[in-house]
Amino acid sequence: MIGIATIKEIAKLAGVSIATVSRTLNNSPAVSEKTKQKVRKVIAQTDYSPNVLGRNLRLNQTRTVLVILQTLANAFFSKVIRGMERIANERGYKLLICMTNAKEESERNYLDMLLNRQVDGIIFAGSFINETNILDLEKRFPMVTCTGYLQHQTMPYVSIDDYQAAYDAICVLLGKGYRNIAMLSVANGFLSTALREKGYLDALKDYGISIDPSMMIYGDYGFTSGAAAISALLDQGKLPDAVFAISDNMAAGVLQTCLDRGIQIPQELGIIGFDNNNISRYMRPQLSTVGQPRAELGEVAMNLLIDQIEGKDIPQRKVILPHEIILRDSTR
Amino acid sequence: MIGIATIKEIAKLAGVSIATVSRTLNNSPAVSEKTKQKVRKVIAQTDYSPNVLGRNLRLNQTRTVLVILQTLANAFFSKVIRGMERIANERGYKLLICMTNAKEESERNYLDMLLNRQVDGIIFAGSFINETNILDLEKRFPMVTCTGYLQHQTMPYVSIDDYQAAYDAICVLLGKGYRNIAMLSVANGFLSTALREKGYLDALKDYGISIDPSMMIYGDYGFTSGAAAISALLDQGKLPDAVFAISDNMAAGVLQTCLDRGIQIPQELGIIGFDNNNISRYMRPQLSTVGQPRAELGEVAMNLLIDQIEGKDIPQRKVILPHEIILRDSTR
DNA sequence: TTGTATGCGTTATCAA
DNA sequence: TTGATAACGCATACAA
Repeated sequence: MIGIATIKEIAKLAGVSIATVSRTLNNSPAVSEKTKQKVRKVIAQTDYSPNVLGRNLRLNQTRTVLVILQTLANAFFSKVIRGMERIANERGYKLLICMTNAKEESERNYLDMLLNRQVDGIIFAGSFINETNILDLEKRFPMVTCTGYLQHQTMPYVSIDDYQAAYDAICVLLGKGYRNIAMLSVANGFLSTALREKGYLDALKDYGISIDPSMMIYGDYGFTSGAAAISALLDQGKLPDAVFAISDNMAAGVLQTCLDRGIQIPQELGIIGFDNNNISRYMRPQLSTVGQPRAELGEVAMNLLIDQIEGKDIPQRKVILPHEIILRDSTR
Repeated sequence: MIGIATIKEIAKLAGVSIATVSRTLNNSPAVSEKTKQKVRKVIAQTDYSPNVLGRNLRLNQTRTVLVILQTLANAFFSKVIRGMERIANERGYKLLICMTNAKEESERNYLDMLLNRQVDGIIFAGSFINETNILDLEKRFPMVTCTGYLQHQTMPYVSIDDYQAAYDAICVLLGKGYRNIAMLSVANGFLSTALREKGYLDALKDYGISIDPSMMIYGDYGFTSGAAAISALLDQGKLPDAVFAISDNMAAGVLQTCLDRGIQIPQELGIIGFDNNNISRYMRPQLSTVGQPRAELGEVAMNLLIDQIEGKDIPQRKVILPHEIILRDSTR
């Protein structure tokens, strides 16, 4: 009853060979129903559960996939992961999550799980840290990036068109009459960030507005950093008439800071965020934002990964999903 | 260079036995420095990485622990998990996270990783679903609950004193002159919830205030549910002069709904939340709340777990950490 | 339909 | 100091 038996003990108790027990466990048709019953009875009595380590070692697969996150604190990814989980369940895989806290050593550590065949594949949710590690691994193991990717990576990815999303957001602001638009970005070197910055610059340029470099400010995706960045700008006596932030949290920081300083939103300052996180609906006025199809991003990523694991053809290795400009009350 | 070698191939290349390679890998003193160098050179050249499956099978351990979460969407746990991770790293364990979405089947699924010896131990962050499963397992495997627990569980846990925390929060409100205090709870059957409700009731009773059952309202920890619950109450024509919510998200929902309806916070209605999540500082007015030592909760839980795994004595199996009443602007 | 025996990649015991 | 070899728990080719 207590203590975990092995296949050997079950075999002895049931009076059959371990091969027969193994076949029963895998429901092989090559075992008579009678024998199966006998074995199953013993299994039930003894509360036996097969050691997956042994099985994995033998089969060289785990039916487990790992999602690597930089931080759990980003609400954006919780819905993405829900999408991944749905597909993983459907296709018979377990989903494990780990976080690196943006530490390279930690990333390397979890990457090892792939080398060690503790998981069958990995999805990067967001960007990764050490490019060389990954570019080496991606040739040999099933890997997918979801939402962040490198310029020359060969592994499949799924993302929105970050350039176009930013371009569209700025066009909306321009269309509403805002002319002196600041961008609140993150100095992280991610391609997605670079693309959003380029979208911002190109939209202004295409509209014939000259770029003021001091209007490009930086945070770390967080509320506090957004608040600090806009404060610094205002303290310099510079007042843009709109801010495009690449995360809703930063946009919310801008919003509260401006309200605290008595700046009217959206009359004096328009704000548009990114991600359509919950916080964008909690704020007053509610934040306009750029929405991403979060669940679908996760679903596509997981399907790409499992297809790879199972050796299926992946015709479409680079998937771009549509974004959405969501207008609420922080833009006039 | 490409393809993952095995210990056998390394042995052949280095011209030694697999035993020597294994010893080198584990840095055994019983290998001459010269031989070690030779083996290490081959390992470096071939980019070999030991198969952990084989090692785990042999050692019957994984040096990996699993944290079971109901949802990733709860910001509260992200800091708790940071604490866990710190300790896990320190003590040489990998930390994996999974989520059940409150589905029993999914919980069972991940619990199996323990039976299958894919992980050495499990921490429940928050409450679990199927008690009988767990009460059976906790006798045989290293397990710890962090923040949620059952009345008669034998496995170690770490938590704040939910009863006292709620009692204290209500006393603060009473001290500020609020008399008609509603409680916004969750109908989930968790012991932590029951204790918070009892704390609320006892504090009122001890103060000589009679209980109005209609002032006990329910949500699901989320912002929207808090907004809906207070709306329903107000629509009935009932206006409490304070609300004690057992999550900051619900408290924030109450706050915004009341502001939208033109109710003055904190003059007409005081609000106190629970958890000291980021959102409590993002709102205006900022939310008063009950703070928990999140990182420490995670650290203690992880230490309890690893002590168990390593067969160390655990003198203190039930750890209660101090809470903190944080007063901001949503209470007068 | 069942059993025997081998191997998956390690570590550890025992000899040499 | 090193090597041969037996486990660890399982799945499967081959024999019976």
